[in-house]
Amino acid sequence: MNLECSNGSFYIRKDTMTIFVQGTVNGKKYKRSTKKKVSSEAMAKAWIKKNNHKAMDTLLDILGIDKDSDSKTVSFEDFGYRYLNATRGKRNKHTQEDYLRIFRISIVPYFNNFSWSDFDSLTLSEFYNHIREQYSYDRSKRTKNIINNILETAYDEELIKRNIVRMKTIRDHSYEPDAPNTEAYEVSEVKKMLEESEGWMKVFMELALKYGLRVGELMGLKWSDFDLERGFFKINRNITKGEIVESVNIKTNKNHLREIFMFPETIHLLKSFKNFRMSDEWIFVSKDGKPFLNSKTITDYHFKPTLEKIGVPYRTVHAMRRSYISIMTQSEQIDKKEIQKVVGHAEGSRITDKHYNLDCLNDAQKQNKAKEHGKVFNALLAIA
DNA sequence: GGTCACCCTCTTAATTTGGC
DNA sequence: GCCAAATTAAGAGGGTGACC
Repeated sequence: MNLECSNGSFYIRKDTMTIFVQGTVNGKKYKRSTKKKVSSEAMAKAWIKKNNHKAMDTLLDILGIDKDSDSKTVSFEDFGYRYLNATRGKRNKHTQEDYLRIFRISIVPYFNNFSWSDFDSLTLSEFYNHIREQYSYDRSKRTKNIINNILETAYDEELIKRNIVRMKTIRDHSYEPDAPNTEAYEVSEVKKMLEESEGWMKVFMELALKYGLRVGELMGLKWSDFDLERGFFKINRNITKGEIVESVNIKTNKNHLREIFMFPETIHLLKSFKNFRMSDEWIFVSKDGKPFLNSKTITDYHFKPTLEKIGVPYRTVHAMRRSYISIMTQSEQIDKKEIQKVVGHAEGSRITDKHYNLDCLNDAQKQNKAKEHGKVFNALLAIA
């Protein structure tokens, strides 16, 4: 790690008749008092002429930077930002912003006065605990990953002598997960939503509930994605946080690009909706004829009011996707691979069970299911 | 109604770990 | 050495509040 210094020089401040030194260190300009008083300008000029070659050394002394020691040349804060910026290529814009925010808000203040030699495994462990007291499991883990990556890179760059992240205390550390907090709409609620909603909300709910689309996928639907004669549509893009991204350009762990065949009643609904369409291009548009850019708009001004009207408690828009998958996985007749194909999970993914096998049946439905199980069981007994 | 910024949480594929 | 579970790393959804 090189120390970059330039333009070191002395100058006099006439108001206090004190000699100051200025210069640039690692791209940052500094002006510091040498605390040397002079009685006249002429005297100051003579002193400066004699000592000017030492200006940068003087400045480094005042700043407390040892130019012979690599370890003090880059601060933890500067190095952290450099690391996050240098590795930004593998993240999307929003993730990168989030990482920078976590570093700025949670990590930098805690290690504010640290030099590299102050880091050890116990301090780091203590930091993990400190974070967990304020944040969820998820955010704590994210914060931990960020600081670990920075410290490991600092070790690779020989800024710190020991690889703290690989030490026992750190390797053994893990957070206790929060209880999952995910809900789905119950079958009776789903039925109500499909039957009692009106206008474009009916189409929105139909597509969300019967095909498990994500909010961003719904907002990005265009009429050209649908082939109503052949009965299918394609998910060609996603809209998140104000940005429209075509599926082919998405380098993501969410599989957007896929083709979905529709039930006959959905085709019928879409055909009649097309006659009253608000835009020739987009399926769902705000009042100015443009697609919704933020799911929050739909949630607050359209989705929540619709639910209130039909008497269904709000459980987020995404809960419609959960409901779809949960209902479908209740049926043994439907191959899980088929469900995964429709919702865009990877084939064989355990996610389908882990996050979506939620309890969405009422007692009568459960009793019915048990009855079906009983039939199969007894049929097998009869063969034996 | 609508966007946007900020912050936090949930979802998901890929990779690593560890138990047998 | 295999396979399932745990971890990692990232994308996306959601709540709040300011502003237009």
